Amino acid sequence: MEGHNTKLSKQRELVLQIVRSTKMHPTAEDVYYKAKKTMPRISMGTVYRNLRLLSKMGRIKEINFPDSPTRFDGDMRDHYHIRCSECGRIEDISHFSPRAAVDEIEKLTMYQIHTVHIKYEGICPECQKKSKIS
Amino acid sequence: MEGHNTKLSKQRELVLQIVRSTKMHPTAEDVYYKAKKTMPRISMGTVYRNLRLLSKMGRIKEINFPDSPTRFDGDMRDHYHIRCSECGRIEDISHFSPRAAVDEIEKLTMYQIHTVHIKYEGICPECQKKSKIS
DNA sequence: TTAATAATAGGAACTATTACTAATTTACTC
DNA sequence: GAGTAAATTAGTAATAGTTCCTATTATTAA
Ligand SMILES: [Mn+2]
Ligand SMILES: [Mn+2]
Ligand SMILES: [Zn+2]
Ligand SMILES: [Zn+2]
Repeated sequence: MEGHNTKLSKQRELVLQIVRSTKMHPTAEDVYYKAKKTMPRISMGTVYRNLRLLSKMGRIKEINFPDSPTRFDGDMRDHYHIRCSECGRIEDISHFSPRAAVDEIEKLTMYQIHTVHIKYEGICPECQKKSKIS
Repeated sequence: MEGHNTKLSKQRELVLQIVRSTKMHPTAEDVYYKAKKTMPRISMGTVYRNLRLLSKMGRIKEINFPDSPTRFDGDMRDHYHIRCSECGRIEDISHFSPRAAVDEIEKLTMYQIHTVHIKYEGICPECQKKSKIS
């Protein structure tokens, strides 16, 4: 009913609901401890598996900053994130385009921005050829 | 002579030279195996320690893409990176500003871009207050 | 040279995450 | 509701990447 070979377990529902119901961008560990309040016997493995699955299903998003565990976001609207390098909090930047200048973001968020990470991912010309052949 | 409390060891020099002398954006493991050819007794710990140190000293840069080990870049000129999601290679995008549009990059690199990561890091208003006090 | 201190090799420890497996749960079908 | 196959689970072991620890060695300044 959800996707292809996915049965809807209580655990999966709970994990989704937890990630959706917060703006804190929780880690897997955060989700685990919240889930335990409702389902004391839920396991870490289950939390990780469902987070990964929900992410592949496009129901939640993963947020990766260097040197810190992956965080999850139940807000699927198009937005970017800003992290405080002191306290580690992650906040939303609503609907910002790649063109946005750093000083505009500083004004909006009141952050003192010192680092901008921009990364592109795609298929290289060589791999494009390969997939045409196969 | 280098930084604050840094003595210039043979190992440190070698690690720096290896990272500087390639455009492959090597992992710590890559650097380790290259280093072993010159210094067969060098240890992983030494490689990691020096990569971290050189990075803090501003002599090399770290590149973090999700789900893959950290890579290092001896090219300190301002530039971004693009990764192929098929083969994992990382290439330079010479001197590109954040304003650059994706289709411009596609034309330049011949990649089929499907993901853009933009991340900002800075100090949040709360932490700015804290550091004023202390 | 010597003394002080930083760096090293080697290995243990750590952290986040994934993999394994027997038991359980879910979704179908009757 | 019972029967069945497949997916999911809890619990635990394993993994990868990286950092930490400690006794020994190298570097630097005097
Ligand atoms: Mn968000
Ligand atoms: Mn580069
Ligand atoms: Zn902060
Ligand atoms: Zn490729």
